[in-house]
Amino acid sequence: MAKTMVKRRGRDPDITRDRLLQAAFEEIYRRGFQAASLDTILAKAGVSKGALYHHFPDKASLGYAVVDEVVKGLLLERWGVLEAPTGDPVTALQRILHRRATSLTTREVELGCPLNNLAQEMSPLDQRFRRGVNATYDIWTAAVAKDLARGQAEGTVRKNVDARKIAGFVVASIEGSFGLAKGAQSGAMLRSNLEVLSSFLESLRPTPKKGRRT
Amino acid sequence: MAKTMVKRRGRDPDITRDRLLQAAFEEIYRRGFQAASLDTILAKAGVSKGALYHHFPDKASLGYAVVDEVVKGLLLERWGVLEAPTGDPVTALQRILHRRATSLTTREVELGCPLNNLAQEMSPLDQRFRRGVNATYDIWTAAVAKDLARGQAEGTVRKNVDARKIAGFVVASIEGSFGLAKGAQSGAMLRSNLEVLSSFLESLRPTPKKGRRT
DNA sequence: CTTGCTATACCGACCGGTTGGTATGTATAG
DNA sequence: CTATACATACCAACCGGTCGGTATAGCAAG
Repeated sequence: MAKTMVKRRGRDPDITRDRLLQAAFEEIYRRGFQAASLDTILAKAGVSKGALYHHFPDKASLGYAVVDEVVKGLLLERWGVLEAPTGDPVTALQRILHRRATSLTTREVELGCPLNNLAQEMSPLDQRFRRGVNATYDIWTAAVAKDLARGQAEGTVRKNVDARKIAGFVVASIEGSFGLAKGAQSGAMLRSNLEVLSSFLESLRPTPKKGRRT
Repeated sequence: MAKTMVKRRGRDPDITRDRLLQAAFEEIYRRGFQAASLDTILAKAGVSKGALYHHFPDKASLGYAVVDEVVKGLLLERWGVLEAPTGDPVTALQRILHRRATSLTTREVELGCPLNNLAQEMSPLDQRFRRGVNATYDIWTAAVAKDLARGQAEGTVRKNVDARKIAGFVVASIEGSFGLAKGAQSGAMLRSNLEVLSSFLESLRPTPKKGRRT
């Protein structure tokens, strides 16, 4: 109520902050965090330096905010972490993979996964970046693991595998696939890898024993 | 013959070049290419700026040389690409994975794969970097694919899979695993993922049919 | 409704430091 | 004597960050 007033003229701190975050995300996604220029971000956002340093104490903090408030949501949404789990997890995961594989943009293939980019660049250099990035990976992995464990309880996933280990591997394979495809600038390679991952998931289904009933 | 003379005093362009490449590799490995400082590299190498710009036309060319002459060899050696293929490929690959998993250093876990780092950072920004990095990935992938194909011909690998696609996925999974482990700063996570990959490879062995002979 | 005060939001010139790169000079090998 | 292999001083451009100042919103008093 208080913030959603009709005012659009002049100043609005929330909008300014949003513009900064969005512009920073774009620039960081393209050049990496360290190489991202504040002046470029400012120009893209149409915001002054004073405004930036009013909202954020320094460049690093702007980066943390981008991770927490932009990248995190983007990733969780794109990989269906926010959706309610339905049906058997193998099929569900395969559908997500297929959905991603068929909705790839050129930009996405060439620039890769924003979270992975930041993870690779900043993890060894800045603890807060590392923690922020990793927290998101944990949420993703945990969601997959939980889904697989549910499948094990419901009998749609083999029980002789470690759900958390599989989940970690799935996430690693996805990120690795994006990374390689980015280097090769090849959407076809990315799709191929996601297909192989999909067939790997298939192997997680329980093998129908001789005279058993489901 | 000509180069391995007894002289070590004063100048020796080959040694100077080597010191530059080595120092540049270290700095780039730690901070990334863009953030790598020439002055730091110079100090670490104990070489003057004039010497650097005598051997390389600019910073980018130094980077290309690091990829071609340092990183490439390191990677191919570490992943057994230079070794002659022996026995069945699945076992051979598993042995390499195990060897890598048990010889991980803290530094390697925290800084990740040098080639992958450069691939992620530079691919969208510099075509020559991209090509150089990718050429190495191609060699690696092709070697794995060839090995798997040989296994298919010899009957140690299932024939209903695409050797090249599998090879690409293997490489992507490995690099992804290193990337995630780097973010998590966890050697255990890396080992876990390599184990899962190993079990995936196991599934590539031919399933013994009823009354068949080998 | 007007006035006056204050906290917030924002502006843009400027700063010291670092960057990759260059120009000039010199020592050495052949 | 010449070409190679350095060394050093220097430069403009750019970096993140600061700082003094200003415009505006919100509120309280009259």
